[in-house]
Amino acid sequence: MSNMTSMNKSEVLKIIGLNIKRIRQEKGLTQVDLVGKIEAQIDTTNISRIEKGRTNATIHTLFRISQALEVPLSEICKVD
Amino acid sequence: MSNMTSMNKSEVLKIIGLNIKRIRQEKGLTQVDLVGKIEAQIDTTNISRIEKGRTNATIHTLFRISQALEVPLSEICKVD
DNA sequence: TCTTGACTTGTCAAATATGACAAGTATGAA
DNA sequence: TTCATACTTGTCATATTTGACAAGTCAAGA
Repeated sequence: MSNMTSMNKSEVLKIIGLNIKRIRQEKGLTQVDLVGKIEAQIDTTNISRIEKGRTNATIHTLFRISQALEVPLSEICKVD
Repeated sequence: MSNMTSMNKSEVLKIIGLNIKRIRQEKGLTQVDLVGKIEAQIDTTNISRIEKGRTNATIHTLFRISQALEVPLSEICKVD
């Protein structure tokens, strides 16, 4: 038995999604702008789903987003 | 045209894997210890693959690992 | 109203992460 | 050598991410 009151999956994904959305908007970028800055192909569909916390993105996808946003990956991953 | 000399996928995964391995060993934990501390089921197979950079883990998996290691998720995600 | 831009959501196929199990490697101790 | 521990790797089935496209919602203007 533990007294852990940790965040669940859905909460983590939502926070990370909001991090991305906040940073993107602070930079004055639309989702289309963002995917335009990403080297490999990516879709606004996926950006939207990640920002909404509807998908459990892989770290490489988040890394590519962090590069397009010009922030460290760790910035996007701040959930605590 | 850009002058980006960004890390590729393989490099990112390797760095994150080494972060996890380093932190785990600093805490004196084996992979078996680590999975024992994770709430939901996870396998040492997956821990090993992530630590070796052989798999592109989802953020939720990394989050669960960060909880077991008692470090912020962002600590694991430091690649820059 | 109509249009445009920004975003969301549904569906699909393909790729791959995950958990599970088995088997293999490596190291160190007895 | 033998054994135990720790870790790696292969394979499998299942689930889900991803990229792509279409269609839908919503708000702001003309």
